[in-house]
Amino acid sequence: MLTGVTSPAPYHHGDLREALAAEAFEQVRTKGSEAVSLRAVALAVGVSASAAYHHFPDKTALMIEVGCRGSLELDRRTVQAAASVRGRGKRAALERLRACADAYIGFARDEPRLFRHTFGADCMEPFGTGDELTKDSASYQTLGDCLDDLDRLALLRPDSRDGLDLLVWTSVHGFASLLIEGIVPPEAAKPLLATLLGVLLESRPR
Amino acid sequence: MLTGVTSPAPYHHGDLREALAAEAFEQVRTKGSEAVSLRAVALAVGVSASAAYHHFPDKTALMIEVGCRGSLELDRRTVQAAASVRGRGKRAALERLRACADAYIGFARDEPRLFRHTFGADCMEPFGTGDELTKDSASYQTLGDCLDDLDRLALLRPDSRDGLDLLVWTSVHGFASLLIEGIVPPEAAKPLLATLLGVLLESRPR
DNA sequence: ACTGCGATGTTAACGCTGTCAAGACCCGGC
DNA sequence: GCCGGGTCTTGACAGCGTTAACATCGCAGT
Repeated sequence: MLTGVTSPAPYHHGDLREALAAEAFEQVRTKGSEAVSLRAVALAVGVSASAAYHHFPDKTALMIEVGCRGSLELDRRTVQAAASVRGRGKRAALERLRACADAYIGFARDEPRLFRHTFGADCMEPFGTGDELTKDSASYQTLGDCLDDLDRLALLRPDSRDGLDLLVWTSVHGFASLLIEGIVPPEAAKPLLATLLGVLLESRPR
Repeated sequence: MLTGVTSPAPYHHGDLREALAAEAFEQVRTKGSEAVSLRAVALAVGVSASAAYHHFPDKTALMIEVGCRGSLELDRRTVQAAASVRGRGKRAALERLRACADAYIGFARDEPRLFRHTFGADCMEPFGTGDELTKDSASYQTLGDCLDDLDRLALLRPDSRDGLDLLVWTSVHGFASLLIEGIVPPEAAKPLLATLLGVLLESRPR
């Protein structure tokens, strides 16, 4: 038993703030944000409910922290998906955009409760009108890069580049939103992306 | 005082179920679904909390009823917006689609809390995988009609009709969703619709 | 090295919530 | 005329977020 060496347990708890956030994240991911109570999170971490108030002003702040982590996870997935498609050719550019959108939708499919919470009321309202969040998010940046590549390769319809970022994003995000509520089936993702690409490109893909 | 004549007050309350649903609808619309309590709704109607359980199995059922009414209101707005644009010409067909989308987004802008609740977790999960709701909704039907008109008038790119319903819907719904969370600004609606139409049509509009 | 202080944790309590069981009320049908 | 069933009330329960008062721990300053 060398726990004394490996884990010095430096403080009362170590890093309670992190532990609470991680546990809350996990509970939101598995049970949905509505079903998560501050007391249950604190209990799971092995601490009394009111201890949380030394690290978060209220429950909403804890949930916002969870939302931020969800947002980061979404960014991570989309950026990695885009980066995983190598090459500078037309084929690669097309595939990169598709992979990007797939990752976004895949996140919603795999973690619907987390996705719902991440884009839910509590998480977003605090940030003013929010243009910052929009343009600053790595997902949005990556999407823009993909479209720039397509444009550079003259795959897009001429002079149609403006506004495509928003169009693609809303479409993908809208599909993801409808997907997690069961309003559209998961199988509809592929045709949707096909239609989207078909409509963006100068000539039919493939 | 001829209240005895004008309002027979046929029952204990009259129609408590309707009164509860209407009050809940109003409270969700103004305060957001998270801030609505069954007790407060019952109290506002002038009845004890447990009286509600004779008309709804639980709070969720009441909230689902509110969601259905929100859905109907959205349908009403889009259908009416489409119907208000008369004419069979190309211009009218274009304007009809735009009015349709505008109404959808306008609903989200005017009643964000109601919109959020209507497409929220509690309201939609009960309906299985939900293809029924999709195709049966008047909004979706109207959107399809608009696109059919555009296709009939040969305004769309050739052989591109397939899947456009879903594309337009996801795009408009996605924009509305991002709008109510403050992630995109309301002014972005017009450019978004311009981009969308530009990408759908064979030649540039106007 | 001791002390005091602030950060971190505890328990206890408040008012609120959704929900249920038991009883009171009141109308329509025998 | 009465009685049965649908309607509503009161009362209670456990659980929630949040606060106040108190305990504990370890670092900073002398």
